[in-house]
Amino acid sequence: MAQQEDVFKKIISHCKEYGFVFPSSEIYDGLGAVYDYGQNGVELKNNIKKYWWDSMTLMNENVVGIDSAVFMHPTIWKASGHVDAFNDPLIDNKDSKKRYRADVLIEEQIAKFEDKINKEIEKAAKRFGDAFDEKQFRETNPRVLENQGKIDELHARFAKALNDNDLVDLRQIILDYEIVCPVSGTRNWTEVRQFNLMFATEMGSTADGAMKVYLRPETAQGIFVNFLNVQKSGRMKIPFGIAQIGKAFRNEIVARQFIFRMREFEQMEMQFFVRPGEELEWFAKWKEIRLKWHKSLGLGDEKYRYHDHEKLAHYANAATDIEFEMPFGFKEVEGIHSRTDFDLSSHEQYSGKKIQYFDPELNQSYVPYVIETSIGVDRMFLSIMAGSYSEETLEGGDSRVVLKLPPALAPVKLAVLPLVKKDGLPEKAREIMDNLKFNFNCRYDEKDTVGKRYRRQDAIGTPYCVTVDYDSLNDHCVTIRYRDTMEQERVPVAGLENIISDKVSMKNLLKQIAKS
RNA sequence: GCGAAAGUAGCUCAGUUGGUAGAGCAUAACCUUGCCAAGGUUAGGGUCGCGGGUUCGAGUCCCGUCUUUCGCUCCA
Repeated sequence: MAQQEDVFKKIISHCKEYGFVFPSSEIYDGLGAVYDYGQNGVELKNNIKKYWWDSMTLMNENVVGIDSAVFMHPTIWKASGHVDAFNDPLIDNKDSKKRYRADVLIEEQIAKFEDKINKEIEKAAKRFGDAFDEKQFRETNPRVLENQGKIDELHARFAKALNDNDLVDLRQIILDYEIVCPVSGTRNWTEVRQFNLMFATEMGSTADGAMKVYLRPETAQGIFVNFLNVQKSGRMKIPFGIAQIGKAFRNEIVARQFIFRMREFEQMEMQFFVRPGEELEWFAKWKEIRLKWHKSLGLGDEKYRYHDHEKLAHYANAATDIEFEMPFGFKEVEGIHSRTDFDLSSHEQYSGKKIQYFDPELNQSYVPYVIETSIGVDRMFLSIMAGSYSEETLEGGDSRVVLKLPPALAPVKLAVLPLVKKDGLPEKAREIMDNLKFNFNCRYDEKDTVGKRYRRQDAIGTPYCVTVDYDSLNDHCVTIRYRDTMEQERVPVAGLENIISDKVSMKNLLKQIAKS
């Protein structure tokens, strides 16, 4: 495990050193859990997105894409459940290091006072038997009155603090009523802090007219609220899907592990709308399709596994994760959820608009059920970096670091290298590059020995290098060198486009998936 | 948020009881070699995370602060 952690550190350094991922705002000491993609990272990331987008929209006639805005009407987040689920005033006990919801602690205290009253009543009831008048007892017994007074006072103060969102007073209530930590039994409390996992901002430039809006914590809602638009304008028939790639934002309490958990991240989500009752069938189908998509990259089938959820979220009736073996263990890369009709029904309710589909075959209207496939682009990126990174010891004791990226995803497909930078070889190399540079991403390098240049390309995962030598000037052939095997072959310049296009083509990769 | 560790060149690090900031690699230019990194010459690059204090003098000692990493906590 220690060794694996070590590998993880190396991958992070490698990402920085070779222009894949940089810490955000680095010259200002960085910004927590935010990262920027560099010149090679953005190419890899774009290729990942294209691989997904094409596999959704080209391979499936009944899947179309959209691109919805980050800002959405605030009520959407009430309908989705995010406003309630994401908003808690929390307080920590410094001794036990346990964290509690401040409002829950106070409610428990109220319950304690009520227990005391109930005990008094129980005792009195036993003593007085049939003659016991509970109403009169409540109104006259001094101990009951005292506790009831505390309850009323606490209730009023608690309600006001909640209403005003007064975190300081919430804490003061906990101190004043001597509420202790159930674990440590102490009153050594931190400040009360509001944890809102959604980022909020204001829309409208005048202070009084501004509306509080959120940066979306998931892209899925943009699809749900456009269900009718797409279904009607695209004449879509159930079953069909809507795909979207976009940024989402979550104010995580702790965001760690490099780009695995970030505050700003990118999702690739596809919501597939089906007939009620058929959702589990489709769930099983997409589960299989999605795993195949991942495995087709060739990083090793054993690195993937399903993790079925036993505890389901409030909206789901089946859920599974596709996990990848990261250097820090198997971790979720993609989630596949059967979300029932929770989202569309909820939007029906909150918006007051009918969100249904008339199914001509069944001759009836219904709220469609939803199967969701949701990938974190950044996690996918990390899984590919982790799965590709390798340190090899070569014959003779040399070592090299090579990114064995799937060729279709590699940032650079071909490096063109003149053996020496004189005698017309650079010119010949440039000429080859100019002929190929619109077909795929090429890079030219003439600095240092050719061996060193090969290593540089290995480090960024370039699958092919061609070297132009003196013979090339006459026979119009070059040496092609393969990244993974380091083997070399003499090939005609005229044939390069076909050889390389064939191997780095995303289309071919998709065709393979379609066949299998 | 709590606890621990760490911040010196792009990277990895050295820096003595406090005395003018270093190495290797990397980068750039030129020369040399010419098919699997680490030949030669030269150059660029650091207010030692930031702020304060002690001192004639602080990378070094003290205090504060920020950031990062790890563990705990949380994770619809």
